[in-house]
Amino acid sequence: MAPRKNTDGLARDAIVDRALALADAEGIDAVTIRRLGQEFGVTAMALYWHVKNKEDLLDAMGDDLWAGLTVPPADPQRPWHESLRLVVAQLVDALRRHPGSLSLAYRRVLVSPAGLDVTEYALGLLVGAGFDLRQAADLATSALQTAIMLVSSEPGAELGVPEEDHAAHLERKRAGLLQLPAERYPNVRGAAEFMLNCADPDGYYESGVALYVEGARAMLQLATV
Amino acid sequence: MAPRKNTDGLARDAIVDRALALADAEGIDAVTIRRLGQEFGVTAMALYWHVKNKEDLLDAMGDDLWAGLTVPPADPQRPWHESLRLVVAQLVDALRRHPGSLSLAYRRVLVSPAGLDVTEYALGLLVGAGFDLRQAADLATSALQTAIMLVSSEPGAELGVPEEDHAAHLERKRAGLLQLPAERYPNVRGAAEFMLNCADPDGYYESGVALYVEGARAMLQLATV
DNA sequence: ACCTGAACACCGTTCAAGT
DNA sequence: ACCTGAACACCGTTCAAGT
Repeated sequence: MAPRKNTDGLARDAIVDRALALADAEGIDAVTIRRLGQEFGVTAMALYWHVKNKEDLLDAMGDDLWAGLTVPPADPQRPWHESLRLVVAQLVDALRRHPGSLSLAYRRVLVSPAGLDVTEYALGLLVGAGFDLRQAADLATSALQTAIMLVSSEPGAELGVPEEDHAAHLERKRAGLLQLPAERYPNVRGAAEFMLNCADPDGYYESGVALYVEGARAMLQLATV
Repeated sequence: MAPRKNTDGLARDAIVDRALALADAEGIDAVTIRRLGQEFGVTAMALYWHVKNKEDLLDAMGDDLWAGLTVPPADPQRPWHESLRLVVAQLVDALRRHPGSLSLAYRRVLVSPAGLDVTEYALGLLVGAGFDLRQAADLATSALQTAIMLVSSEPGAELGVPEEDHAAHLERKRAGLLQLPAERYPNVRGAAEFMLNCADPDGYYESGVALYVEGARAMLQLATV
């Protein structure tokens, strides 16, 4: 509810947008009140007119992240696990758009309007499938965390490391793995390339989401038997 | 490999221990070179003799976290999914001991000796079960991330929020949820208590781990059919 | 309504200097 | 070998003052 009438000067939305872009480009630590002021050609203190403090800015960034999510329309024809798969996939897509701000997503789920909408949708889905409310709550939380974890641990992502050091950082890790004794770490050595580099991101996300959904289906079997 | 001969003065291990304790008590942001010096009754610069820089300190904290993990001895009698369940449960236990340093765990898995050992063990398990190396790599990563996510999103945990503000913070969130319109958010309102407070942590972790393991079993079915 | 200057209490880090 | 003092370039934030 901060004022944002000034159209040619600073604007809250513009600040939040820039902060998100900055986080994606250089990591969340690069998002600094002073740095943002610099980017807008203005003193750091100017930002405090549009933003209560840094925490308020980070919250707003988290809310914007959630706002990018479109909940698929409910369709009673679709099996529940298929709908569940769709929401989690949507979630993944929304998060992939702002990898630098992933850490802000979790604490705003139950606060931001868009976050509440997805949560309500997911809970409804799970309760409709036969879970009780506590199980549904746990599973909905897991759905969100699954999406966050998939994006933040996409092989080769190395979030937080500035773009430029990226290649060198990976190379160092690769070198470390390849000099491990082959007798003791045969599997780590064999799987090294898969853990360091994601050749097929879409496939990676697809099977990550499937792992969750199939787990949920199995849990329903166990719960209702 | 930093020197640590001085037994009565500072010591690298003592610094890392203190840093971990500090992170658990007041959050990772409270871990500061200057603050640590203060705790040891020494100037901030003194720490630089025992620690290369802050990144080095954080890495060491991450390694200590992994060192707390004991890999269960391989037992060919046990079904693979049971062994998998045990490792992930061990992982969860290790992480729960240092909730403040969770964020450091991921980047040290493939570097710290203990992290490499678990990874090798998990990969061996999965390959033995019938997954190919790429699937095993993805699943092992997911196992780790599942453990991290379960701990970091234990309802009511509110990591990063200082101990004292904890209750107030939760109360504020609860109030926010309960004033939502009941027609539009029936499930969120109904599940609010479950999402804000973990009445049964052991049950929570058990079913969280089960969700992952059952997912993995289902994936094996899909892969080998 | 919107922005600046000066100031304060914090960071991490370097480097010469002490013992 | 181990620690300190002084200094530098950064933070977030407040508050009086400008337009």
